[in-house]
Amino acid sequence: MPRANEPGRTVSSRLWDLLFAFDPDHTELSLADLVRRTGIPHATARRLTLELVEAGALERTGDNRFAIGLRLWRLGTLAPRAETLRSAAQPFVEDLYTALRQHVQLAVLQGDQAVIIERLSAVNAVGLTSQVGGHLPLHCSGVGKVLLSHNSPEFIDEVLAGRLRRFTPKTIVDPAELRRELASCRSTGTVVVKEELSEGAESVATRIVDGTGRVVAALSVVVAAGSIKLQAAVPSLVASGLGLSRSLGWRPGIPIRTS
Amino acid sequence: MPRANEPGRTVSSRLWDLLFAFDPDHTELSLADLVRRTGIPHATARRLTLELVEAGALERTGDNRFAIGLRLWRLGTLAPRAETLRSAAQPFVEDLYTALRQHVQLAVLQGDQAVIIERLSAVNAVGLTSQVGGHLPLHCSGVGKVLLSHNSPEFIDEVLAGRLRRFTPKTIVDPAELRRELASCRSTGTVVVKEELSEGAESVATRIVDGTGRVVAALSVVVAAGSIKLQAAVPSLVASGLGLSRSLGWRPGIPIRTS
DNA sequence: ATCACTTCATCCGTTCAACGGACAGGGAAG
DNA sequence: CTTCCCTGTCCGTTGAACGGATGAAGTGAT
Repeated sequence: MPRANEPGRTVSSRLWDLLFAFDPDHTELSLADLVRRTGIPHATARRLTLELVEAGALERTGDNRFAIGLRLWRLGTLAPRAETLRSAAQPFVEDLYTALRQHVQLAVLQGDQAVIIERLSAVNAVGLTSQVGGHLPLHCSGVGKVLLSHNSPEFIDEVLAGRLRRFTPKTIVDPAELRRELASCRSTGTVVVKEELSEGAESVATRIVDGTGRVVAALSVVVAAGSIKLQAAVPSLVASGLGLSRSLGWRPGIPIRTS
Repeated sequence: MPRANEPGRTVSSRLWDLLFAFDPDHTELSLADLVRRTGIPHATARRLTLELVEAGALERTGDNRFAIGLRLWRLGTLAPRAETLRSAAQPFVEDLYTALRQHVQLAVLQGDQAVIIERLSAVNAVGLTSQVGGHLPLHCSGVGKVLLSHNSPEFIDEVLAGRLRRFTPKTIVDPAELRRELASCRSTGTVVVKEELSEGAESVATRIVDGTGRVVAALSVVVAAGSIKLQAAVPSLVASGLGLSRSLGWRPGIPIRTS
C-alpha cells in the first residue's frame, strides 16, 4: 500500500538533485545510477527523469543511459558571468596565447572557489588537470588570490578562517602571510604563485574589471617552474588584462572597488 | 477565494518555461518579465523562481532581476555533445584558425537546426551574427548541409518537405537540387555554400566522425564572397576535420554511417 | 501633495499532481 | 533453472503546489 511522500521536499529540489548527480567523472548515468546517487525512489526518479528528457534538459544515450542535453547547454550559454564574458575575452585570451604559447586561464568567483570559464593550452606546456567548468582553490591559485583579494573583508576573513588545504610543501596556509599577499595584490592588481597548487607549475594572474570598477574575473598564465618565461609573461598578461577590462567598459580613472 | 490550478501541467514544465524564457536577447529578466513571458501567475512564478535561485540555476542581479546562474552553466559544461566535443576540438579549431585567420565554426545537430558549439573569428573577416549557442538552418548553411546529408532518409524527407526559408536570392530551396547536393556531400564529405545564408559570405564545411563511424559534428570555414581564399581553405579544413575525427577514435577504414 | 501605475511580497483555503510501494517483464550471470 | 539487477507500470493516498486577493513599496506625472 502506498505510503505518504516525504514532507518538506519540493519537486524542484528533487529535479536539481537528479541533474547535479552528473559530474565531470559521471557524464552518463543510468536510471539505477541516478537512484543510487540521489536516494530518490526509482518510480519517482524515473518519472522526473523522463520529464527532464522531454524538456530537453537530459538526453538518452543509445544504451539506456542519460546525459546532460544540448538544450541545457544552450541555456548555460546565456549566463552573463560565463559564456558572455568568455566571448568578450576570446580575442584577448587568443592573442595572449599566441604570444606566449603557454596555458592561459580565465576564471570567475563562485562561492569559495574560482571557476574556470576559458582555457587555452599548449600541447608542450606544463601538464594541468583543470578543465573548463572546473574549479581552483582561492588561497593557492593565481586566479583565486586575485578574486579573493578584491572581495569584501568579511569574505576574506571567512575564507582564511576556513580550512586552507595544503597541496604542496610550498602552499601558503598561514593567514597572516596570505593577508600580506592579498594586500599586495590589491594594490598592484597582479599576483605570482609558485608551486603552491601543483609542483612544477608557476602562474601569474591579473584582475579583470568592468565598467563599474568591480573585479569580475581573473586572467592568468601558467608556466613550468623555474623557467625564465614567467617574467617575460607578466607584461603581456597585464596588457591583455587591461585590454579586456577596457572592452568591458572600464577606463583608467574609474576606481577599482574592493567591496 | 482560491481557484483550482490548471490541470495537465507539471511543476517541471513550469520550471523549464521559466528558464527557457531567457534567450540571447533577454539574458536578464525581472519577475514581472517572467510572468509576462510565461503566462504563469505571479505568485506561482515567484515561488518557483526563488526555488531556482536557491538551487543555483538562476542568480539575482543587483537590480532585482534574474539571470542564468553559473551553476547551471557548469552543468551544461557536462553535456557530452557540447563542451566535451568542444575541448576535443579546441587544438584543431585553433590551428585551423591560426593558419587561415578566417571564421571557423563547429556545429552539431539539434532538432532541425545546426547549433554552434565553437566559433573563432578574425576581427577583419566577414561580419557574421551567429554566436556560440546560436543556430543555423540545415538547408542553406555549410555545417547544416553536412549534418543533414549524413542523417537518415526519413529525416531528410521531413526537412525538405518543410518550409525552406529563402534568406538571399541565391538560397537553394528546390528539394531536387538540394538532394543532389546532399548526395554529393555524402560521397565527398565536404560541401561549399555560396551566399545562400547571407550575402557576401561563402563557406566550406566538412564532417566530423567518431569511433563508431557516426557523423557527430560539422566543421566549417567562412570567408568573404569571391575571394580566392575559399579554394585555399579546403585542404586545411579537410586535414583539420580528419585530425579531429581521428582524435575521436575514427580511423580510415571505419565505414561512415549515413543512418 | 495627490493620483495612477507598476512591481514585489505575503496570506491562506482548495485540490490535483506528485508520490512510492508493489509487482511484472527481460536480460545477464552463476 | 534460479538468482540478481534493471527498467517499466499500476494505483490508492495525501500534502505540495496553486493562485486570487490584498497590501506594501517604488516611480513618475500633474
